[in-house]
Amino acid sequence: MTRYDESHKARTRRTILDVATSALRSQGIDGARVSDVMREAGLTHGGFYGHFASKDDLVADACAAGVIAARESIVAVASGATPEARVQAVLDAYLTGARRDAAGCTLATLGGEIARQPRKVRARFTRELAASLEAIAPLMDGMNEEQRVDQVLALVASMVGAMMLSRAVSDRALSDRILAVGRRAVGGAVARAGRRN
Amino acid sequence: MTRYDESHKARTRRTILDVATSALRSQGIDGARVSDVMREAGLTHGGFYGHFASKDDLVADACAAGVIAARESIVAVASGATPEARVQAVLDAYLTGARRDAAGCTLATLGGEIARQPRKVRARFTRELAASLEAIAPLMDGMNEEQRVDQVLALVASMVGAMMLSRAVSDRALSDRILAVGRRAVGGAVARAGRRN
DNA sequence: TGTACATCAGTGAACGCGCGTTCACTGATGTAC
DNA sequence: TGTACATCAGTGAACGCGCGTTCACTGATGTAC
Repeated sequence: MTRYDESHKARTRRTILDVATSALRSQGIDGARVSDVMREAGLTHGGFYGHFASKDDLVADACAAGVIAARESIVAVASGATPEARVQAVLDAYLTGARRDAAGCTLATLGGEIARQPRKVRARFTRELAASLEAIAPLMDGMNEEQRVDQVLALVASMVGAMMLSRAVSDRALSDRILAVGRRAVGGAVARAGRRN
Repeated sequence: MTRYDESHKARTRRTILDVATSALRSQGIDGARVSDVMREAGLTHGGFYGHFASKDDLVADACAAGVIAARESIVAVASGATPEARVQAVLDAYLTGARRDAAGCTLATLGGEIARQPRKVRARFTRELAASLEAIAPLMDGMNEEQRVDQVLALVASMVGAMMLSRAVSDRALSDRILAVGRRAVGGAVARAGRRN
């Protein structure tokens, strides 16, 4: 009954999604074109609608995929460090010139645009962000779950803000300085988020 | 020789710029249309090019105007508080639900998009941001100018990140929580930025 | 004071372009016998 | 094993739409006499 290999279509869809996640980060939601994404995935633009109902649908999936990737990366880095060194390890791994130049991180690149997306996109994004808080919180050193989630929020907000600013600025020295300050300073915010409540 | 009042054209231009600054924040750079801005300014779209060379030109001016407005507002709030209470006063004035809902702050709304703008827009933005650092730094409590600028960078990056995240999220409770954590936690980052260097 | 005039801020129809989306089709795949 | 066939992932020309931009013009303004 099934003609092509069962996983064939799923794999193609995954390829499109991966290309799109990266294209959206570097070109923005309006700047990333369906036809470009399909070409880079080795297909023609007409085939897109066999995999996604609309560009919005793709954007929702790509934002979710971006948040999931970020979460996994943070959990991996934090897990590999001693409890006291975790926050600093995440900061050092994230706030780098290489990541800035590679247009990494969905939150820092698309955060502002997600706020203007249709309800469906924002809801999808929010669900994945909430799941990320739950996944990362156990690695924090706060006394209770509430404090640990607050610590993750402080950490993420500061990292994302520093990364976004360092990208927007066209002066290289200032950009590097923003990242350096972020790596050095954010720990203080995280510590405070985990202290009083 | 001069027909209309000397300041007539300058005032019209200023009106367009003010409308645009606000429209760009709430709709985004691609989402804000020249024709909508002109209509809201009480004019027709054709007249736009008598005031600006292109939409990019408007975007550059609007981003600069947004940063200047933010700087003035921060300086005013900080100046009105005692030295020890300044950072907290800025946080409390900025990270509010009202500001989030009003689509305030050029940095939090357009930061990600500015990173993808033409060199000219980014350079203009960077110049105004650098001027803002200089204007705000004297109000910080670091030992020297370098530390005080670092404190401003830590403060701005964290505020902007928290505001952007709180806007992107569609869950009201989570959004409020992000702002609350920001108001409470960021001071720690600023303190650390002003301590070691 | 009144009239003819030059200026130029603003008008609005028209343009080209590129986007997301549709749809009739093609041709590679695995199945049936 | 070989041949006819049904499926359906992917193709690519075509579409409608809305954007930024242009340009010939209009008409309110202040000036000259």
